[in-house]
Amino acid sequence: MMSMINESNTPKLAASDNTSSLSSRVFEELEESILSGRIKPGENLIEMKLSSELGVSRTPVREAIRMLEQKGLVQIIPNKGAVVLGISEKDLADIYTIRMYIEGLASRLAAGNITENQIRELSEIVDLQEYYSSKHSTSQIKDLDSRFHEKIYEYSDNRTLQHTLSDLHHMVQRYRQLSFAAEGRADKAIEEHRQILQALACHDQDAAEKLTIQHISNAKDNLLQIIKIHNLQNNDHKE
Amino acid sequence: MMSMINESNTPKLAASDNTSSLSSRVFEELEESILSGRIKPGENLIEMKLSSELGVSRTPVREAIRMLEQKGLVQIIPNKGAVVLGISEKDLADIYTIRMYIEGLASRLAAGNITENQIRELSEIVDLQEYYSSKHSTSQIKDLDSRFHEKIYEYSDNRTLQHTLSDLHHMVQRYRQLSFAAEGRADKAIEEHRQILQALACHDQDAAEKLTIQHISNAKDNLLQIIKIHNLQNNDHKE
DNA sequence: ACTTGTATGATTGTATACAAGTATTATAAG
DNA sequence: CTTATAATACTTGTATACAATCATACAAGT
Repeated sequence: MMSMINESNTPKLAASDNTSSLSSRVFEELEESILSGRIKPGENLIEMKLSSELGVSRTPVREAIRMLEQKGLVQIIPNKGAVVLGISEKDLADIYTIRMYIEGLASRLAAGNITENQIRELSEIVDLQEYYSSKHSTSQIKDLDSRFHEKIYEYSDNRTLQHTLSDLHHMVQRYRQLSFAAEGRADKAIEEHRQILQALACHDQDAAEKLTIQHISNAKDNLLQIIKIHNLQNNDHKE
Repeated sequence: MMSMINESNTPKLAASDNTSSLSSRVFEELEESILSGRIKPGENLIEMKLSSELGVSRTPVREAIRMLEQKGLVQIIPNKGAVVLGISEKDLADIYTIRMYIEGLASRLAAGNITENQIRELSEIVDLQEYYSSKHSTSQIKDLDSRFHEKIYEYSDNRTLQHTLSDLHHMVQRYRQLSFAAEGRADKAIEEHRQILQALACHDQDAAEKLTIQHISNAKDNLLQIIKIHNLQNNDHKE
């Protein structure tokens, strides 16, 4: 086992952010680890181990694990422990299928509500994306992509939809980064964002919905293809 | 304040069920209280108060509150506490809007996967519903309705969709009960279930999707009407 | 060999203790 | 009387202690 006890007692958690509780930070840390694949599906989360590694007591770790369960990222078996579920490739495809069905709804609703200021905000985000695309900074492009979509969820003025889509979007972030690294995908995606923004600015609900569905569909196709190539390479290496 | 300390020390929680932890039971208890409206939006959840009332320590209460936060039922403000969000009437309408967009997808997928045994299971549920409808047992009808829909989510073989829809369905359970009390709605809903089942049995994906969307749409219309009447009555009483 | 039983260690579940932050009230100054 | 400030009570955050449960290993009996 690689993970040894944190003897130096240095808390691995970002000690700077005092606005949130330890529980939340442990939750975010573990969520990130699971979504990024650092902690793998099937693995057991041992409270003591995690608390030593993170330099906190068991209490916040336990609370974080309970939160992960509600997010569907781990399964807790009473008196036995928590086993990581993570996001499989099937889950990935499934999530994009769901997004194809409801992300268009979010845009449709947003097109009905959006204000001048909100349009400006979205516009700025797309401009920035274009800038980073010219510099090939996939990480920044991904973050701005998140902001663009999250804003639309917010403008839909449907709290549950926002919550649901935000969760789904968050779950696939690891894969999305991969996606933008593909030649040409970033520019294509940004162009699609511009079109969606255009429809939103005109309050054209039908167009906004249709363009968004197409956007997600393209993202899905691109991503599944990337994954397929990725897997082939991995198999080659192994054998 | 009406709530006084549980001096008799009798745990209010179902002590029988030893398969789940206290945290889970407290979570379910609080969730039920929020969804049923016994605990109202805006109210503060005081850990000590709840632990005395439920006859447990603060630990499981805290864990339950963290879980509720992930479900979007409370908002935790660090160092201040948890405030109940609950399900507003707008949320209710919003949730049905979302269901209209993805519950059809679940049926479409289920129609592709469903087995003979699963068809039989659904068939039994609808038969039972018919029986209880003749006896006007709205509570049983509602429970069977839950089982019918949950089964379809399960048969969709899309874990995330199942998880998402299950959450949404669960959130509106309080209102659904109201809905079935309306004259004629139960029989109409059961007839719609039969039609959906028919489509599933034929593996007719298009029909299953279309019928389900219509079913949710009808349920939504019925429910919103009920609520409107309900509100009028309440306002009359008040003034 | 194969089961069964028991002891031991590891891990989770719950309760409690203490620390830190927040709200409330009382008190004093303007 | 109002405002500012200090004291107090209340509530949350975190750590730790103890209890209950589960897994493992080893021994005895069949």
